[in-house]
Amino acid sequence: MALPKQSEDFPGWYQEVVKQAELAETSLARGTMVIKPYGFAIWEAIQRAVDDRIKATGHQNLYFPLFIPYSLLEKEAEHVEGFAPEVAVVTHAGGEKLEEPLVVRPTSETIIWNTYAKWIQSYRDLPLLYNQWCNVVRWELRPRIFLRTTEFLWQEGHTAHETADEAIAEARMILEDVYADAVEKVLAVPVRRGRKTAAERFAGAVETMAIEGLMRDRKALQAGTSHYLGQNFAKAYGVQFQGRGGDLEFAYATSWGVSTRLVGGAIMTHGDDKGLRLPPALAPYQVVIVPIYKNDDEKGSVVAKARAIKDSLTGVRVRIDDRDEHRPGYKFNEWELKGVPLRIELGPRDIAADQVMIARRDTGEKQTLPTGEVPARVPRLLEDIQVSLFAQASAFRDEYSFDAKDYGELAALIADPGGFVTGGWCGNPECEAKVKADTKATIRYLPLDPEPPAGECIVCGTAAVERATWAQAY
RNA sequence: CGGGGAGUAGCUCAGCUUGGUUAGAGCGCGGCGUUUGGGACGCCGAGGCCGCAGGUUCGAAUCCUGUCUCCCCGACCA
Repeated sequence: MALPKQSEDFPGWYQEVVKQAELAETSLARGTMVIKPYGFAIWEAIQRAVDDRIKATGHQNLYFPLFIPYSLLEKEAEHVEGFAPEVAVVTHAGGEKLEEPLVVRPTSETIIWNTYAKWIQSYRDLPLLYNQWCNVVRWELRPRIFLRTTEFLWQEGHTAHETADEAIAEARMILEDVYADAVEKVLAVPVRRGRKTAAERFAGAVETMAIEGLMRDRKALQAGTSHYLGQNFAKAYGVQFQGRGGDLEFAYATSWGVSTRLVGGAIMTHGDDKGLRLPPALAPYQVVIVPIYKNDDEKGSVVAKARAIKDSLTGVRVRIDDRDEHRPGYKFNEWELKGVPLRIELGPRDIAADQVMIARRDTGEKQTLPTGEVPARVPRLLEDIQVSLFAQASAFRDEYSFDAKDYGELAALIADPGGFVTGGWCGNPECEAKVKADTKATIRYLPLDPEPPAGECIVCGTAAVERATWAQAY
């Protein structure tokens, strides 16, 4: 029942809060999870936020199949190499061995670009701006519920363009206007936007960009990725079009995705020792009303009043907890565990005084409020909480973002207290690998826009080509 | 695939060393009653192939052999 303290056992806290708040549980096959209604409602809010923005930026949804012939995967060399180890393959079906094994999609570039070859003939067919919501499977060796599961839910956008510039602009627009915007505004999770190094790049991409959040255990979480794929997939799958000048050209590609991992990101960004703290925009219930009564007569009048208050809150997601089997104190703790932003306590004393007791989950503050002011004040309080959670998370992230002067300081900061540590980097993968070997930290991001050369590489002391930011990551 | 640990009630575990009544506790679950402004209490009750398969023995949750599964730590990852 009791939650481990974050400061003493963060992984234990995470695992327990997911279980006790009834977000999800692990299922029979290793690495798989059952997402329960309360957790799925959070995912649906994320989906809505992301889907609205995908549509608003001119994309359409469609659906590609779960199964992909194995031979198709093999056509893009880097891509196979990257994904082959974690791919699940169907070899038998219908009681027989299949002539050609089928891959369960780990991502859909291969089947999609194979199909785009049929859809793209002319520059007039471009751009193709498509997205799908689906499940994918990657055979993970170390699963962590929501953060790294064998099967997970996500969206994957796949666009085809006439020029490289257009594709690069698309990938960046998705990162900033769709992902960063949705994650910061709805999940209230502040993120750093950046480019990935070659070592961290998506298999088959020319450039990978990502948003990175900092969790309360000071480890980074990659919260979304957007890739510029160049002509790699067009060449592998023969996607050519006749250009404006009449020449045959290969199309330029992007792909981008966010997944159920974001649920874990929201939990680990805002949660405290009492449980979840959900930003109102994400919360399945924004307000819970706990009626307090001593007998059936009181219950009747208190619940009736609770319903009237609920009805007065149009556009607000309100839940009345009139369960008889638990007393109010139990319900307070349970809804705090589940992260409901606002709690209204309503008893005979309040009704007599024509007021309610209202408690904020983010700060723990409790105050009385005249009943008449509830419809006006509650939406404002919800906005406050949304802003406050983002501000708290931003302040935390900034408090644990450092500039390191030298390698010793970099290693020391990563070890304690942890967080984002920035320093010059020469661009050499060997220096990157050394940091990882010494500290377990990886380069989480490089600046989106090239910055002027910044002194020396913090690892080897030669001239730096850019500023890199390291952290231990999920 | 290496190193470590664990399989007994829905959950967390005790019992095993030294075999021997009807296999236990807490929580949870069901019924009844009293309660209800920060995790209530009493009484009654349901619930077990002791991971699985062999073996030793008059007798196995307990000893032996095999096997399967899960968890934690290292190499890959949204």
